[in-house]
Amino acid sequence: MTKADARLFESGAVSLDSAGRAPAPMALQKDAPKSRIRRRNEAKILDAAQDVFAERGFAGASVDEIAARAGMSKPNLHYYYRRKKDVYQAVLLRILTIWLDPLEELNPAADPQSELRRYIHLKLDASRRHPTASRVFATEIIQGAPILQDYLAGPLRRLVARKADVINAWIAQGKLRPIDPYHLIFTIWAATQHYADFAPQVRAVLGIDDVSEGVFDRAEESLCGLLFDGLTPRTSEPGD
Amino acid sequence: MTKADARLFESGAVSLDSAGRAPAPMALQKDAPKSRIRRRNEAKILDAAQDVFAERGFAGASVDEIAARAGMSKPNLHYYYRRKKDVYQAVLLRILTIWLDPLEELNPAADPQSELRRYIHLKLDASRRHPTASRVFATEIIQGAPILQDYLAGPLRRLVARKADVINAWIAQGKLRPIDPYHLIFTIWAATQHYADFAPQVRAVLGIDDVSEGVFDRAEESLCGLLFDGLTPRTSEPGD
DNA sequence: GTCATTGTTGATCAATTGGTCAAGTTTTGT
DNA sequence: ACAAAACTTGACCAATTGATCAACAATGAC
Repeated sequence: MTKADARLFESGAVSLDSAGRAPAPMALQKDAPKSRIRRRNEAKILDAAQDVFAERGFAGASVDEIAARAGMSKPNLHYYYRRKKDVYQAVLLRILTIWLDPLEELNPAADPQSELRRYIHLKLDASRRHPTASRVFATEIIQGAPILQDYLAGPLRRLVARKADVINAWIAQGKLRPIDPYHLIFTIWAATQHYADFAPQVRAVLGIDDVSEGVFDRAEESLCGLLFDGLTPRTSEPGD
Repeated sequence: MTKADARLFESGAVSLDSAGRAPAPMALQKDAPKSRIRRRNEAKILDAAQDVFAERGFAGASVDEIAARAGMSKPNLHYYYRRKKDVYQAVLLRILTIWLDPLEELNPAADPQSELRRYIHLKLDASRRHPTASRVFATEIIQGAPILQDYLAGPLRRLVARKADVINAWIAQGKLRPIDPYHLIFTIWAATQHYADFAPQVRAVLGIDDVSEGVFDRAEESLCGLLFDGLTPRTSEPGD
């Protein structure tokens, strides 16, 4: 990472909307009717960039490698995204929708057990289907969320607050044991993302070559059993 | 990250023992009676390096910055550690003991409830006291565990297998509900490390300025309540 | 004290990096 | 067909990087 990169990051408060897309039609960027070629190439760049950022982090990812994996030259990549940081922001922006959507769907009117089970399923499915997206997101947060801090403190915080209310309502109705809804959500996030982010550790500990479907199925079964029924046996009274 | 760095990493199988410490007495490296100065400077380097690696990852960490934070010149740092990779390995090696120890202590003869509770407390305490260590470890795993893969597949896998046996024995004795011990351990790992690794997200969602003691206390209480007693209320029969 | 060992650093190097530019080629609207 | 817009790239640049080296300073055993 160059000193300049570091400075850009420290300055915080980077708008995710003002995508640093390069030239563009220059005159008409409001509606921006993106050409077919542009759409295809931006997608190829973001796909390649997501892989490289996941493997090496922002600083370790080189524009050259991203361009190569996207099948184009470096200057051509810079034609679509002026700076490496712009590519990174675009990748993160794309990831956010994948990450946000499942929680959004938690329905207060439905049965909490099936709603939470569905949420856990969706999050595990996201980890299974988008492991590199999960890793890019995780690395961004671990390194202080220089780009996403506004998103975390704004939209995400409000969303979680709303869903915490839903969980608290379920508790008030006697449908759930009283627990802190925030820490419940943290636990679900952590446990589900673990299978994408820490895949090498999961593989090594389980002694398998890849985290296949079966592992995710068992993970879902175990996690749901754990969260809903707990570890304490039902038929035993607490001894001494 | 330079191409050379990438190659070193890809070659895998890096012994953590053969610490790439620089010159050393040259003649007598077997017992290596490390001078006071050497011990003090190596510690300063590893402390500084752990912070920088946690903030920027391996590739983003510059030797210059590590040296500056350690209060010495870059050539002086290289006197103690020949290559950046050697510093990184030494940092990881130091972290491993912090990470390994708590699980080691799980005592099969004792009550599973109190043993698991103690384990969760120790892991949360490690996250609270060594957040940067947690982040360096997490980033290493997320990026494919290039250095730690042998440790994960060897010592860690064996340790977890032993402790899974302990948990299975508890289950066989009817002291725990039947769950997959591996996924239980994964869940505990994920949930406890979350408060160190994803601290910016936790802070933002909770709307607080730092993850203080109180948060860890509530996290421990919530997590233990969740894992032991689950979400399902005890006094309600499962309706349709 | 003395001198070999250990510790320290400014100056420097080669490699890689993010990013630019001018000069091209292709696509598109008409 | 043809011009304007969109797209593409080899060559290049300045900055930063990890690492080395020769020269110098401090330490410690005797």
